[in-house]
Amino acid sequence: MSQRALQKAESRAAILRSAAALLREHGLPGMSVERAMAGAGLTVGAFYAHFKGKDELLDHAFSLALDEIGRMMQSSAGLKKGRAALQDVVSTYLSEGHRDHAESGCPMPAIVSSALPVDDRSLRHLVATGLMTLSERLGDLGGADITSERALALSVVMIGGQLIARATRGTAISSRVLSAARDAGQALLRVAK
Amino acid sequence: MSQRALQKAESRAAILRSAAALLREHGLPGMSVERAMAGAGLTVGAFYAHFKGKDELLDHAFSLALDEIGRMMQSSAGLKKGRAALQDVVSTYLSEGHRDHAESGCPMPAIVSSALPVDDRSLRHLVATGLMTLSERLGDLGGADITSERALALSVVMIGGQLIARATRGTAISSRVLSAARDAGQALLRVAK
DNA sequence: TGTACATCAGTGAACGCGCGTTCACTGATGTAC
DNA sequence: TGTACATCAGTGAACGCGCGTTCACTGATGTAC
Repeated sequence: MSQRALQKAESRAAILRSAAALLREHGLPGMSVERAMAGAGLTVGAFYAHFKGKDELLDHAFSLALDEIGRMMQSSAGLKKGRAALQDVVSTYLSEGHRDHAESGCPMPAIVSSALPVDDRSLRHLVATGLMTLSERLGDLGGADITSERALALSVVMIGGQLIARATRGTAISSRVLSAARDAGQALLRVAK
Repeated sequence: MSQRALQKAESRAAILRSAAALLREHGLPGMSVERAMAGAGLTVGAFYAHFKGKDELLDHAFSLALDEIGRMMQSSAGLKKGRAALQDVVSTYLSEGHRDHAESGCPMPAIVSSALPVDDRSLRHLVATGLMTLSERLGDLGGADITSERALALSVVMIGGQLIARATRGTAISSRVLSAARDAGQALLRVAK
């Protein structure tokens, strides 16, 4: 790989990292091309040498973030399996830490919130794909202890809880939302499968 | 009341109805001043004779919509009380009908999704207020059958479920999301209080 | 009752702003001889 | 190895667009006499 090609690849990776952080913290409207480029130490003009347009950036930044949260879920489950693993994942996902460091967490709350207002088929498919991916990972961790429908319900509680906790961040109710959502998750696991 | 004042009051009400519908269906970004005015049969310029600015419109449109969903919850509970009332409310709230007619439903999914990306304290307080209102109404309907924390958990499941179902509308998973969220709601009610 | 004037709900053009995207250009890197 | 040319990652100004907001204006409604 030539030095020029190497530099380009590094730039692309930096743009993706920057865009993924913006997407998770500020949603799609916050992930402007200019800000994503600035975060990578570049200017707008160079963007189109790396991506066809904003849609392509979104696709790649989103799956980068999805991969990261998958690894984080694995690590919070540790060596556990089944219900015990899911309990840990739910607690971590619905923690204050995850709420307050959205930029390095799960991209689902942000993408869900961005997909709601607009009438964009490809964005909704992105959300659906992400939801199924997350849900399948929970199913894998839960093994025989959870059905695929219950894994989906758990995903909804996790994403929805985190979304509402973030939308109320800074108010007294935000931490109660997280705790209530953990409660709902535990209720699902108690009666699970 | 003079004819002129009467006409102004009617215009104001029309603007609010139009804005509330836009807010619920397309979120805050979709509730543009121009569109809200057009929906009331007026043009932009007249807007500032009715409201100080967009923020004031949002406040009033949001509480109008909150009142409406409160009445709808009452009517779907009918004469029932306690757990049975809550079961009916959860089913109605997490129905395909509510998903597909957002413009006349609950404003919480839309406002939550709009509050996430931005760093706006007053918007977050609006969300917190709406959440507490909804949650208290569920508490009132549930009576002795539900604690206030469980009512909050139920609100989170309802709003989150509807949000994710709408964000995936048109894809295969959307109805499964509603069904999974209803399941989570029932799990909460089964172990409730 | 009729006329002259005042009020004010609503119009429509203009403003600055941030957005995604385009494009002529620059200058360091790579290649040919 | 040195020189002349080609390539191309990145720059920065410009574009049209929709946004919230402002403002000079219009014309129907209300008031005074």
